[in-house]
Amino acid sequence: MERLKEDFFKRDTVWVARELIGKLLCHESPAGLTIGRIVETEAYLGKNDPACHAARGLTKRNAVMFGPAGHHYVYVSYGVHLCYNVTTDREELPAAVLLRALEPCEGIPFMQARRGNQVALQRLCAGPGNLTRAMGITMAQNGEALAQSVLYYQDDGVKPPALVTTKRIGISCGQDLRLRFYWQGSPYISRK
DNA sequence: AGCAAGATTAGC
DNA sequence: CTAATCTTGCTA
Repeated sequence: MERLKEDFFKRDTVWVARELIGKLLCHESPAGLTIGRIVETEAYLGKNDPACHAARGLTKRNAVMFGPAGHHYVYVSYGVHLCYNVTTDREELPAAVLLRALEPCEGIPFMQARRGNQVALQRLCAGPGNLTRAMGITMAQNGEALAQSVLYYQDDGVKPPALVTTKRIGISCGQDLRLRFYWQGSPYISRK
């Protein structure tokens, strides 16, 4: 199975956010290989999207979004959690897709070790903060290009039966935009 | 320099 | 419902 190439991410951000549902996120961490199937994403559309970090201009934190597509954008949320995004769209458009939930596929013991053994399988990678923790994603990945990263995507041909489109979660502006997508009926998404 | 807010989560 | 906890950007 081949890695998804950076060209995949150079397209329209909403297209990437929808198309990523069903793809595999793989991490060859020092602990071992962990793989999850993407079941929930959100699109952040650059300067004209008030909820996007890039809307208020270039900063040290959001600089990766102003670069080319197909790079990892990791940031600290609420000073406590990490959120993982992949940059998208044309170079001049600072946009990204946030990964919000995965169905654990491989390396589940590693995920449980990182999250705590008591956590139910359905909650292991449910929510952006939980996803980064279970997968072992750190700030070290921020700014890395997909091609040279231990963190990458694969397509095994599996597709969701249907997609659900809703408003994004946890934002205070741009609430009306329906830019959250998830695998219909998946028990692994962050919320119902 | 000080302060409020934020793409969250676990626990009381 | 609230604490935890840190970066950014606004105000003085």
